[in-house]
Amino acid sequence: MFHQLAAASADSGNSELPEGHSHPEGHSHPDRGLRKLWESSSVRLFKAGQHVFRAGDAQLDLYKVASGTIRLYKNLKDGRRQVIGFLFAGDLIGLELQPQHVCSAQAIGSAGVQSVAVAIVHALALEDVGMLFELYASLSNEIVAAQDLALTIGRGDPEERLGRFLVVLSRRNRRHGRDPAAIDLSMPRTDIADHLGLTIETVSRTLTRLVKRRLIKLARRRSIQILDMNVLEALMDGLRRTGRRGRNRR
Amino acid sequence: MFHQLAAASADSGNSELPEGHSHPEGHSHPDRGLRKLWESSSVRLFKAGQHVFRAGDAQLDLYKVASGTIRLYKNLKDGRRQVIGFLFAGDLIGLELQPQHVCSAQAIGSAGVQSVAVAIVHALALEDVGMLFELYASLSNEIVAAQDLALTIGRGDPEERLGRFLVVLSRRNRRHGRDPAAIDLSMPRTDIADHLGLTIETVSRTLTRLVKRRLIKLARRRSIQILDMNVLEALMDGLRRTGRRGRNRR
DNA sequence: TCGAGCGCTTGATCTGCATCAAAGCTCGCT
DNA sequence: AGCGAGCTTTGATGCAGATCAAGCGCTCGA
Repeated sequence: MFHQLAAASADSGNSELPEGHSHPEGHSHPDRGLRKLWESSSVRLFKAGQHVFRAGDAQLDLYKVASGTIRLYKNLKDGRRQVIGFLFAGDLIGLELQPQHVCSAQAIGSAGVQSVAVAIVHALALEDVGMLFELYASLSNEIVAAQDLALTIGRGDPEERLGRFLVVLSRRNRRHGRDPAAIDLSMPRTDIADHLGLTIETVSRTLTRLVKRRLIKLARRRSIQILDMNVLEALMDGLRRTGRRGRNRR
Repeated sequence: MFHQLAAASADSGNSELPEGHSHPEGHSHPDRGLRKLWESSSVRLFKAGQHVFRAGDAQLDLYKVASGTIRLYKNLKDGRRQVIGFLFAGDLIGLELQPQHVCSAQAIGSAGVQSVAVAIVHALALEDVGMLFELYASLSNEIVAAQDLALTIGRGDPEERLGRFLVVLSRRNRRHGRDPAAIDLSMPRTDIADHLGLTIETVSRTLTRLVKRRLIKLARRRSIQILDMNVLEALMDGLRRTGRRGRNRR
């Protein structure tokens, strides 16, 4: 809901807004609110493996990744780990409205992170509906991502899971004006495995298989070239090689 | 973020709100805003299997379940299905801010659903920050649930997955003042399987195993009595029988 | 009340992925 | 540049859970 009415899609017949706002921003302006805060917030540096926060910590700040990569994860008591997602420069962390953090956030390699006290964001939001809308929109994107992850993990063989993972990273590249075919895996295989519900060995073997099928090319340790985006996207969407017996086919 | 400062936990040192609001509601009041809309919105009845909306449909309304159960799901092109969640009386559907629905919503059995045009909700939200906060909080709970689902599916053997599922339903019962031990499974096994990333056979066998372990008791077709909540919760959190070799143990 | 169908359970078998094991490669560090 | 630790790949093996296949029983309609 709250779809930006002024956005690209011209299919809506619901323009009956009371006061002719063309944006949900209300009385806000793109250069006010949060943007200002980030500009005046200094960047704290985290070393590889250092935690920004842990699950259970009180949620006191809203964070923004300035550089590097952050992994968001949850743990089972016996140590098994589910990586919920990876956050890169520009991404917000801690948008959810909970007393304590439900995930842990940890730097992969060294990373820079900015923060603003929740109390401040909160106060600003009360003054500025538009900012709250923006945060709402970001949170909305997160939930879509989380649901997609559930689909990926719940119903997909390893090839589909890796395919989806790579396509997601590729699309992010495109959104940011970078080469969609040049994937920079900024995380170790362990993280990919824990993200996709696989083992490190299966991740490795599956990547090798994709290489042999000429869909991707591995460069150095953490760099992948996508050679055939179309097939990769088809793979991701569950169009698998004919006759193949699969996990829960219909 | 935006944790209700007036809530139970007394651990915070961040009470520096600018104007002494004790609630994020701002100038709103619990009986205004959405509540009023729901009261004046009629209930549309859906028959078993009927769709409230499908993935890809324009997102024009915000929905609220009045009665019955709705399943939210995603499909792969080859028909495999991931049930994202189940919605019961009182739950909101369509909180996310996307031009089109990303999931399908379908009635399980017959169900009643109310709806309000997104444009209206939108307009109200611009006037009433408090309402937007409430919606934000609901969306926030959804994302926590979605991330938990990913953990459940990604790192849990069938027993843990069922355990978590039952505990989630049980806790919902408690929140609503109903008996936490009496689980009413309002959905068929197929849905549970597609929710937990299992097959219907595995769901069935696992339930049988839980019965034999005296953790639960099956009544009729869709009704479960929890006999040992403690063990069930331990199971859910990954404390498994000793020496057991598991999926990705550490 | 009886029958039919659908949903559920149970059994047998198969296989894909986890596990166990070990070697190879990278990259940081000296 | 050399070296070593940690990350990654590759290989062998086993088993949990998917698949295949009946059979059961609850529900609902006639």
